Amino acid sequence: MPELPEVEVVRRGLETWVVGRRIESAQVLDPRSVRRHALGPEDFSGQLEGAVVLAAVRRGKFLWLPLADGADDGGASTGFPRSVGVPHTALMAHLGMSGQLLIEDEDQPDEKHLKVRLRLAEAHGLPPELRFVDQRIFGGLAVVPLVPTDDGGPGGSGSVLLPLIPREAAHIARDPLDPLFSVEAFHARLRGRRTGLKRALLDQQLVSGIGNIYADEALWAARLHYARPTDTLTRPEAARLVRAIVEVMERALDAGGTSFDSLYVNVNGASGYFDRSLAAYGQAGRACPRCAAEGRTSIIVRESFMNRSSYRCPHCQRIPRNARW
DNA sequence: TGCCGAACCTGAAAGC
DNA sequence: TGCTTTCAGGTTCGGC
Repeated sequence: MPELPEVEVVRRGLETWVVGRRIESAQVLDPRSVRRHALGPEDFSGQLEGAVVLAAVRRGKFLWLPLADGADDGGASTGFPRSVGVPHTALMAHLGMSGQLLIEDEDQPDEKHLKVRLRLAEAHGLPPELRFVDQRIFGGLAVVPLVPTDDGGPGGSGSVLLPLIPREAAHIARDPLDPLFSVEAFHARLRGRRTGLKRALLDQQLVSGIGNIYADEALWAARLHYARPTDTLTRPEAARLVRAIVEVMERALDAGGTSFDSLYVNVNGASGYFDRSLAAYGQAGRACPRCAAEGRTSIIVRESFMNRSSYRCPHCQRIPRNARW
């Protein structure tokens, strides 16, 4: 499924293939995929037609394309080319569980779960269609207003140095790959909560971009139990956890990058490329690789937690006192 | 106000 | 073989 590294791969693909191009038309094949667009599918299409894509920006798993309508209102102070004006809106995308954004030629057959088709202006022989495909419909697209932020701007990958962010993503905290992410602020927010560590990691308002897989992998790498009370976490433990999150995400990003195809902005949801690197997630019944390396035998267990599956090593990640389930 | 669980959704896999 | 049930999980929203 698309996690932060996959979303970053998509963003880089959009930056290469879509930025600078004009949207000629937008066709909504399933209105459920634009349900976050409050004014409905027709308004969604109308707002996109004629707009120019200025950039591809990401924070956590939210991705957005700032748009210009072509009017020149003297945007030199914004850092954008004068010819395309100031962005007031953006095409925001969340891939949910199964979303894909694909750059394709028009003669490619429609995917079974094709939900939205954008027709792009011809440009140097680049494929003319940007397609949103989503099997489970947890993801979606919307044209949303950009609003100022008081935390230094988007900061995340693809930031265009404007203190603007989609209104619908303004509540999302920075992700650990964000250059402006602060371990001190993260630790302070953790200490201010009275919940378990994994619950906190999955809370996008505390830290964004972490899903079930990376939560389990990072907790394993940091030797922390998912039910550890957040208000007992020390500053060194928080730093160790952040290092673990960054390390596992960067490894996944490297692996995702290798699967990138020049014809596609490819998020196929396949866990295969990263499966080989997983130490805990999905490894129930297998030996803990760290314990094995240290001459012990400990078997990864699967436990039900938060209506999800959680995986941990019973030796490396022991149940804490005052565990918060 | 903060925390927590249900709901949304579809296809694959497992069970019968 | 075919039907039913279970499972997967990111985000939002309502209840406590």
